[in-house]
Amino acid sequence: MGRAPCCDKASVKRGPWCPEEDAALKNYVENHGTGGNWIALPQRAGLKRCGKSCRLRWLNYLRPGIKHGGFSEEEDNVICSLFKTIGSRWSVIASHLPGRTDNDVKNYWNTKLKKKMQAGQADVYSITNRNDSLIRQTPSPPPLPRAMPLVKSENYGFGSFSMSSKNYGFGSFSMSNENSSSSTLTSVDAGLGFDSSKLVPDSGSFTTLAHADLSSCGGSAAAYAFSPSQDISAGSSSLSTENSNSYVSWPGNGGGGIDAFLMDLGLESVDLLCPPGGYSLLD
DNA sequence: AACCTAAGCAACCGCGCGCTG
DNA sequence: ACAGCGCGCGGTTGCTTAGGT
Repeated sequence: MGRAPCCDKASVKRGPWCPEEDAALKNYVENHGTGGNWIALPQRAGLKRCGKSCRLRWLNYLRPGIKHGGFSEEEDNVICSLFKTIGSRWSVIASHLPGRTDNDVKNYWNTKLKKKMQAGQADVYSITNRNDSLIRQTPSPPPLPRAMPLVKSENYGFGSFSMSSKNYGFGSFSMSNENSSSSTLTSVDAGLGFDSSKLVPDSGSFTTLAHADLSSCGGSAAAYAFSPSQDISAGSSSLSTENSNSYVSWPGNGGGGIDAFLMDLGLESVDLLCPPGGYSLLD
């Protein structure tokens, strides 16, 4: 048995919207809101349109603050990075780009970026495995499970930093900016039960998966994957990025969650750095 | 100028999920 | 616990426009 249609297709108008319809929808939503019911909205607004069509038109075109076209290099990078990390979850990707819609991002990807990325794939993915098997060499990690909480519409530029109790699939993580008036990330509470100062390079017990240059806010961050046998007890620690050798660290298995975490950190360029010998914890 | 093809984009479709009664 | 409903999402379609022959 098929699903019941959301509206009577014979009695609703389809195809491109005319300016009068746009004006009617815009006027209605601005004056009355959606009322939490898109299905009933077209009738109330005097439109012979399907509610879903109205919603789409509003979200993708009429909503204030929508940007069309003219994607910047920076936006390209964000889209590519997130696509690598979470796949075709356009709404999530769009939430990282103010003024962009999922449809816009999707279209841009399908028409431009996909080709651009394929052309430059050798450059993007030519990562050499310098130490162990944790470093990925393929461009398509499995997408995150749908149930995983994702961060939406948050500004992780370090000027206005906030993050709390995120579950990235490799352990929970919380952090906060204690000095919100400055552009410096002042405190990171990793909540992982070890002190970054105890991280020392040595025998390869750790592998650095990523490094981010936060020089603009006086520090840097690196991401580590611990070997599966590494036992980190629960607890908390505070890491500072006010000097250039501070680290953001967590136990994990090198899965896609780490990438999602990095993206939420606002790390635009993720290098794969693996210091010779790796790192280990001191007692 | 006319035709053809590819690219770009708006809109539609159908499914999954969450909420509610 | 279950069914119905509406919303949101990703995939796909089809129209329009630009560029080439």
